[in-house]
Amino acid sequence: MSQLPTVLDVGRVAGVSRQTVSNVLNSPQIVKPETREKVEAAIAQLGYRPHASARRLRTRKSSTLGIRLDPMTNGISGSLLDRFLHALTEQADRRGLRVMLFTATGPEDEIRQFARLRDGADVDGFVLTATFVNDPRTEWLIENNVPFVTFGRPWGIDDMNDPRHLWVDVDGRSGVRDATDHLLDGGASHVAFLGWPTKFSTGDDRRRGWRDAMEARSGLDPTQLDALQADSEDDVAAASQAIRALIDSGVRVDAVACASDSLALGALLVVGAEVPVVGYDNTPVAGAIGLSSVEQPLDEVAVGALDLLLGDGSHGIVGWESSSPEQRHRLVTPRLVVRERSPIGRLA
Amino acid sequence: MSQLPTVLDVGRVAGVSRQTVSNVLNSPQIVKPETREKVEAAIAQLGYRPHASARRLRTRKSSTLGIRLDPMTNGISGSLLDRFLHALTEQADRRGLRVMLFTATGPEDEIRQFARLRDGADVDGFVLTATFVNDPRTEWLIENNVPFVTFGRPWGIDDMNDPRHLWVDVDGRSGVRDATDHLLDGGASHVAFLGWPTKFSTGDDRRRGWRDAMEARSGLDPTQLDALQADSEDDVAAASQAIRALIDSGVRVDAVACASDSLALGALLVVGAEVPVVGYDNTPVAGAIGLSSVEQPLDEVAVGALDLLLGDGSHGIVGWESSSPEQRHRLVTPRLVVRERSPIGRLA
DNA sequence: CCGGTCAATTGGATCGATCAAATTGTAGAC
DNA sequence: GTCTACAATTTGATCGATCCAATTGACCGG
Repeated sequence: MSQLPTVLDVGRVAGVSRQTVSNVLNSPQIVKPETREKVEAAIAQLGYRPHASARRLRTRKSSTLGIRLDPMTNGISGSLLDRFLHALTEQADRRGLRVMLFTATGPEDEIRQFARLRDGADVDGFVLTATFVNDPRTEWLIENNVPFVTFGRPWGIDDMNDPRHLWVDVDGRSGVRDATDHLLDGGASHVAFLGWPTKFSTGDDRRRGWRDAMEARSGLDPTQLDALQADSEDDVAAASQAIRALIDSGVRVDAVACASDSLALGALLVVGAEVPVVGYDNTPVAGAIGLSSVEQPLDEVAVGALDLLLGDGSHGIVGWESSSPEQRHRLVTPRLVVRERSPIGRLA
Repeated sequence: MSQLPTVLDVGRVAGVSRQTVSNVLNSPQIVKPETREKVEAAIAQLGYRPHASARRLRTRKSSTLGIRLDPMTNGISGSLLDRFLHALTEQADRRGLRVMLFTATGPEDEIRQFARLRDGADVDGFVLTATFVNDPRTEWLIENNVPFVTFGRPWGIDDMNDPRHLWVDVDGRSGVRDATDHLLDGGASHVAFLGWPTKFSTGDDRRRGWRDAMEARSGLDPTQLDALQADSEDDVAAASQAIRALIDSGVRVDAVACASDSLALGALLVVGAEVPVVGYDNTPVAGAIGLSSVEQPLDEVAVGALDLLLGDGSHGIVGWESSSPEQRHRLVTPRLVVRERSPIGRLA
């Protein structure tokens, strides 16, 4: 096993200087086509590949994104992160970027990791996945001028339009509206909503989608709609309990739209086959048991995240300053996946 | 925002040369304690962090592991990879290593990625997750002397003991044996096994575990045992079909041990509440529906993988050559998670 | 008091690439 | 024919760390 070839070796073979080789790789347009071909031939012949670390040292760019692997995603929707990671890695690869993982025990620890990875020039920027109100992480990143993009809107009122905070999100409101419409189309009029108790956040956004559809088409008044809602933690057993309580209270329930597949599964176990249920996230479980569900287009999210982070694409990961003012966030539309009535339902 | 401090700056503040600073970081034992303290104080004062790329350029080590994010893991067990990734990243971090992701469209493409990442000095070694018989990837890695470890035994007869192939695996046989024993303990005698049709591989290993337990305790003869087996692809509907066919054939089935949670869910939907079922992988679904399942200790797998890859730990990622002959593979024992009878069962 | 040994520290060279400035070549204007 | 402008390419310096050989200083035996 001999030494790996360097720009110098390639230059020697092609009969040009090392810098010209470098130019062929980084600014092909300034090299004469004829020369470029010679160099490219030499690169192919030698199997040359640029040494990433050397390049990073000089350019002070790592072409690498950091993303935290969240331990808390181990719910039924855990595989979402999996799919997002895959989409992100694939899209990043297409743009010549790499994805590096890290873990952290909490927000403060995560900030320490940001500093460590940034100072070590390991990564140029970050992708955050689970943001919350007044997130100290985004504040730190903004203050320290570290490029980042979040998957998920900043739910604080001020933050939402902060130009320094790039974000991509899925329009859950629209997704649940579609789901509810689908249930109304199926002949139901009393479509219940099973959501999470949190405020100002994802859960409320999805609830609004249900409300939109119901107000427009169900013919029920606000009081009746209020009575058709149930809240529960994102847990199957808790969901079952919540939906049972709703039904026991005497409210008529023709169908159920849910804020997650976990909740949907919990509902399904209670309401049985006659009552259609729609979930959210389209997790493998939904596919397995034949549950209709709203699918988040994670590929589009990944594409959006990288588009925002790369700005015009010519200078690598630069963050918000390079993006045009209109292109600092992106809302992608989810898609309802309709399935046959679930086998679980049939069993009941 | 000023320049980040370098070894030179630290040395200046501590009143020593840059090399001494480097020594404090890399070979503390050769530095006089008194000096070391001064340097450490300077490091803390300046908030110095070594520049990873510069170090890598000089040492020709990246301290980074590559792992492929497999698109095919999007089954019901998809979250397994998630959990493994998390465990691996955490353990790697503890040893000063980073984890970088990549994707590939197939084995040949993956080999191209190996070459690219290795030549670019992006990673020092790889962790492979889904190995198969006569895997061209492990052959390439061995030939090219790239350190790697696989999660999963090489199932080819010769490969299994190849000293150049480091591997960690979970003892599925033992796991399913425990699961079967548990079912036998519960009073069942005719415990069926629902597995995959593949040969020489994970599925067969698990099947053997069932057979071990049944031969020892069920009192059934080999012919009866053969009749208690069903095979199916790893899919809920297919599993339901397979188990139904088994029951329809007139065989008595007291309980079912399965090679995966997907299969278990499929079985559960058919056999209902009276018949206990045990799955494998302890996926979130199992937790959600109250299914007993065999849990793979992914933390231990991650620890094992890194132990093997790092050898004695003093020279970074070195691969098989540095490992002691006895420490070239590791088999970790899974643990049965027993749960209350599932709500799905109750519904039936 | 000298030479030898060893621990502790230092300065020069280097890893492989890119940046910035200098150089060469080529064409067009006057 | 000279001079300017610009395109194409080359050379010198540099990024921040570590390797390696050289140096300093303390201690000991003779």
